[in-house]
Amino acid sequence: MKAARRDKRRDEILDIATALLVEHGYRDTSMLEVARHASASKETLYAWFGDKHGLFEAVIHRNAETVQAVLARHLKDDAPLDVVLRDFGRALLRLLLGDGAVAINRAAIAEAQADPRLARILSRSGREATLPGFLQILEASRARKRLTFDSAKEAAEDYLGLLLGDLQIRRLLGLAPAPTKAQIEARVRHAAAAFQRLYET
Amino acid sequence: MKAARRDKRRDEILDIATALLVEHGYRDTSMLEVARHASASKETLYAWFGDKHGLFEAVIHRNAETVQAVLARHLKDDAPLDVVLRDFGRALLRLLLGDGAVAINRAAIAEAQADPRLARILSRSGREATLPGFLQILEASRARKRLTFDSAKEAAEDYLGLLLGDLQIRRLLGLAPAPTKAQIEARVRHAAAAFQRLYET
DNA sequence: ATCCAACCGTACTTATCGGTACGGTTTTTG
DNA sequence: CAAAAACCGTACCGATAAGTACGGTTGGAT
Repeated sequence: MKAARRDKRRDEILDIATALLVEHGYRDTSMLEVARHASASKETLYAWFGDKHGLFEAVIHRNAETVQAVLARHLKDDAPLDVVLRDFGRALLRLLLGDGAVAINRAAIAEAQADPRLARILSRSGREATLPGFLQILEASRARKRLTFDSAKEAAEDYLGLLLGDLQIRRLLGLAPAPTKAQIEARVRHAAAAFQRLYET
Repeated sequence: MKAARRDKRRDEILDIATALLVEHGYRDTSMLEVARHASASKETLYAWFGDKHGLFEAVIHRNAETVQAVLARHLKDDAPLDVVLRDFGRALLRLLLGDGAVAINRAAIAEAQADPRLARILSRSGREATLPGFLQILEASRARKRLTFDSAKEAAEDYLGLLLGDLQIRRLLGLAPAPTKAQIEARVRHAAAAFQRLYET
């Protein structure tokens, strides 16, 4: 198989695995089901991804890459702070509370005890890849005397907390639907305003 | 079986189910394993609890009752607000980030798609049972002109967010250990101070 | 055109586990 | 003390799914 076509095929399989994950959850998505929907054979899935965990590691990794790319795009440190806060927050909420991310996080949490691989890759390519950029923005603002804080990590965590509240948990538990654009906008405004009241000079 | 001894036996079984849940997670805790550790028969488990979900519903329900009792104890509206904030926050962090609660939340999240029963009971007997008391405290403080806010729910969610940050998610993912007493104390102080800066008159 | 590697579909193996049945034993009750 | 109910341990049933094997087929490389 040509390299280009092979990559496209891989993406196709990961798309299908993602869709099934969102629909049925990790445990109730069987390898046979993925293979059937993709018109692939189980043997190919195992040859390409090793095992079931490997397949969904790939799903998570690809998803996290796009998340990271989107978030990084909103971390321009030449924009005014309040704009960055809102843009970043909006993107974060959209990406963290959507059905795809919720399904992925559920899978990682469900398997966390038996096998930490999913959780580790989610963290590495998600939080750990994004947070440094945000911290940098905060510290740049502090250098410009726009913000005051002792610990940038603490400040960043406060912003995340204000942004998410307990909504992410409620999403994971299936107790809240995905927020609308308007709800996201309201949360972002509220969180950014609160953050600025806490930390602006 | 006498009623008293039966209740004791029931608690015994729930203790064992809880311990196994913490150790192995929901999916990897079999009914046979619970029965063996409890020196009970599977038939008895099914007679008492209906099915596997029923057993762990009972686990969650009992746990949530004690959580609720502990939290309610810290919601005295005659104490100074900062004391209530810290006492309540401390109890909440201890109860929400401990190994037992983490295991329970993992189970509810893992099963949320296939069967929302665990999540519903966790919410009903947890958040929905506790939040009203906290809201009442906040509104009493507003009536006494100590706090200013439009929506008590929003203010309460801000406090939860500041308290937890993304630590609960990281706990669920197995990326962070249970916090020490000192760490809990630090978080509580920080969150309460921030909340007061945001909302005190 | 031919060869060879990759791939598809299906069947098979193996193991686990939820839920049920049953014979023997303990505990409660009348 | 005797009848009855509850309970224990084990065995059994049915379903499911991860992972493997294999024959037939496609499609790119020489």
